[in-house]
Amino acid sequence: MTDRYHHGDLRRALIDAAVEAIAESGPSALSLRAVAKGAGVSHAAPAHHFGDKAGLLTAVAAEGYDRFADALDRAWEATGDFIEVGIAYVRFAIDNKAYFETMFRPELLHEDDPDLARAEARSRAALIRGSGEPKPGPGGEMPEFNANALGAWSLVHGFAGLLMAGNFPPSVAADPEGALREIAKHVRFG
Amino acid sequence: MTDRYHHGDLRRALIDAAVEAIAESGPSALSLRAVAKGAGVSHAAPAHHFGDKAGLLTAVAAEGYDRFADALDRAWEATGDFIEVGIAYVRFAIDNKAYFETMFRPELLHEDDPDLARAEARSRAALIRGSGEPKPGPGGEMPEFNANALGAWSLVHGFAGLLMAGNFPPSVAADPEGALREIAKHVRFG
DNA sequence: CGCATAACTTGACACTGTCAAGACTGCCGC
DNA sequence: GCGGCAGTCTTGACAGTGTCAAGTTATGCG
Repeated sequence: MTDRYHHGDLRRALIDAAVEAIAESGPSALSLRAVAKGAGVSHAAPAHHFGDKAGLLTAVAAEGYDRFADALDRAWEATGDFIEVGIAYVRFAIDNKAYFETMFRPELLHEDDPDLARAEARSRAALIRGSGEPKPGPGGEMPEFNANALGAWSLVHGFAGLLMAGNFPPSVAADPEGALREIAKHVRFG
Repeated sequence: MTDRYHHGDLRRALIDAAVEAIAESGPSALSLRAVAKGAGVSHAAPAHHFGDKAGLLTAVAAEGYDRFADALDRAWEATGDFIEVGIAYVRFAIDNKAYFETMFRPELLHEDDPDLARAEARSRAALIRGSGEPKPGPGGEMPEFNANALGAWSLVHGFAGLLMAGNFPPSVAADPEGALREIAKHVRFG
């Protein structure tokens, strides 16, 4: 199973190897050849499945958005509290650094990829749901973000970004979830 | 002045060329050789001034932090309103996309560079001042961010990041400053 | 004027992503 | 059972990249 010519599920193996590499040195430093070596195949094998380096990163981002949507949905359904959705947002960024960093780097992706668009839409929907906004209207149209949801989204996204870029003081970096809950106590929307 | 062996101010010219290139395709796609060609020098000239590719990006980031601190200070001194400092934060990100994107990508920089650290500290100080926090105490120690300042910082930073990554609906992207002011009306700190 | 030193160039190296061409394998219809 | 075919992966090549070592040129200082 390991060394046959047809790998079996090379696509899966390449994505896993890519995620691992991204976790270590970021998405922009990803080397296709290193990923291929990590999966035990020749240097040009990834191109066959993803076409491109951007194609591989797009696959990673799409998978990331799917997992992200799952995490947000879970948090909302477990608690019904939009604060907990915000916590889940930041927790996902911490626990899935590689996915998160890839997702929000559009210049490295194929933004027109249908899989990516679908997964992005799932995340957006989960976010709208989790921010307590009205569901899609009878015509099926998605509601625009209102100012509250936009502010909350910006807050958790910025918190995650600053945290991961190392811009917070050590006390915050040591217990990010606690810090975020503290912020939530002091900030009121509406 | 243009084609002599000693350029005169090659360092300046290289940074300018780098900023221009970053503005077009992001900091991770920067090519030292392209920058050198843009400045009209040989491909190895940049290494002499910056040592490294990361060294050039570090110089760009340091300059960015300095300009950023200036912008925040100007906003605070002109208005004394911490909301206007937040607006200035986002406006800087929009108007100086290349600098801003480079500043918050630590994996591309030499984080131990003293110039970078100094400029970062300036920005941090401007941010603390602009968030209405107490000045450094008599011992000279810097105050920690409290929950309000941390929340406001996260909010404007996340807003800028999501805006520049293209994650906002068109109505927001068309008038980001208006959208941010709308958010500010609905969010209360304290 | 001469020389040390800084500024820049030249050439080379290993590495990268991408492409074209070929080799191998499993499967489907006969 | 068997032939061919489509999909999977490999091999080899190419231009481009960052970095290093050695050489060339200019500037400023004694």
